[in-house]
Amino acid sequence: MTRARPYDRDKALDAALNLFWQKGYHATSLKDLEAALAMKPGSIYAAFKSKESLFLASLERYYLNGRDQLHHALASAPTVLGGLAAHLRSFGSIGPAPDTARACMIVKTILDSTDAEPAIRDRARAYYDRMRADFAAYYRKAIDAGELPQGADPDRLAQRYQADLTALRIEAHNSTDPASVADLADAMAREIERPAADLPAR
Amino acid sequence: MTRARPYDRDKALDAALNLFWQKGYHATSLKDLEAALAMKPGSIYAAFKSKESLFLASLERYYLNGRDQLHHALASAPTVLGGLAAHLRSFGSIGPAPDTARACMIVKTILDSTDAEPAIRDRARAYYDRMRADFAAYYRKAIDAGELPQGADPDRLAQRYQADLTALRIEAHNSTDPASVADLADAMAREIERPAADLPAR
DNA sequence: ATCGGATTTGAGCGATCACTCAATAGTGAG
DNA sequence: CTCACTATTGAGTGATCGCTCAAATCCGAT
Repeated sequence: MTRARPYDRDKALDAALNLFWQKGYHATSLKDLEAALAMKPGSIYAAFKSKESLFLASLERYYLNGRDQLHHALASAPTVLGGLAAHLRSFGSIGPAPDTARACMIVKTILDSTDAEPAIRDRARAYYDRMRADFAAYYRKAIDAGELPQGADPDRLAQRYQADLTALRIEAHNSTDPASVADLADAMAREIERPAADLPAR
Repeated sequence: MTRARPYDRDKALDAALNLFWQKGYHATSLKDLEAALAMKPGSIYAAFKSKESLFLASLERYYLNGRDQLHHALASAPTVLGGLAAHLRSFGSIGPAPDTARACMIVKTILDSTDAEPAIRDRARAYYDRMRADFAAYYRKAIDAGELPQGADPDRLAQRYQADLTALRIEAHNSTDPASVADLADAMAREIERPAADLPAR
């Protein structure tokens, strides 16, 4: 190698991630990316193969960030259910700024992607499923720890948890009243924490 | 007037609605619309002013259809809460076909729209708010009818109902297992029907 | 049967899309 | 200091975008 890279790949990826997250794949043009990454088209294509490729890299980064957040929330919580509740609540106490209150990029991508971009749709679906699997694993842990009855169905609980999380983040995206979002998060979190009288096995 | 319209405006709007619902505003091209409506570009622009205008007309149609469904579900239910629960359940018992199992077009539009199309974003938000107002009105009715305690907060209940509905429809959109979607719908519906021990006023 | 006028047509508009590549600039090895 | 080599540049590619409009078409009134 004879010439160092004058750009920071991580920073460029972050910029792309933010842009794609905000505007979505279809509405983001190369012009937008050129401006956000401060790179000319040729450089973008040298560093990341294509717009689609760059999007997939951004999506992976987004997924990994979210995964880290989840694991951190659960590592620093006394109980599993408490950790899941705290994670949920963290999305309710978010400012109304467009940079912080945003719907899940993976869900946005799933809803926005078409048959014309199967790679994107499939990857987003895969991340969505992996998120759910992570939730299910934690619920299994909660059952083993005695926080939930032996008969509880971790997959069903994970499905519901993911549904709540998705809905909460969309509400945060739409709402102009942060307090009402926080209340919704709290209501959902309380349902998760209490030993669930009527959420047994299927 | 000297020449009758050879096309059916309602059918054309339905075709546009289906296309926009499936692919979203950005991913739907005029070419796609020409094929779906069986109209040449000139005719489309004579009948509907622009792509954006056609989208807004489709979105309104979608909203009105959904509104009708809600009112019908509640008119033919013995109790208000039973009607709301039934309406929710109806989105859980939907085939896996891409034509029937689809996320709410209004939510999709909100998540997909950017600052570049403020009219679309604002209209979608307005419909979203009107839906919520409808839910709140029914909850108020349920409180008046004694189905819920006097102190219950109809706005908070409506927010939660809308969140559940949104999440359920996204789950229906994603899931490959209809039974699990039906179960999720049922779990949500049961929470709505039971007199809610811990959902009082704020 | 004829014709006036509304409707439909579709080639083609400028703009923008994602993307390419020959030319340029800059770096580290010798 | 020089050169070999690679990263960067940005004008320009063909394709497609949303959209227009002069011409063709067709209906209903007379």
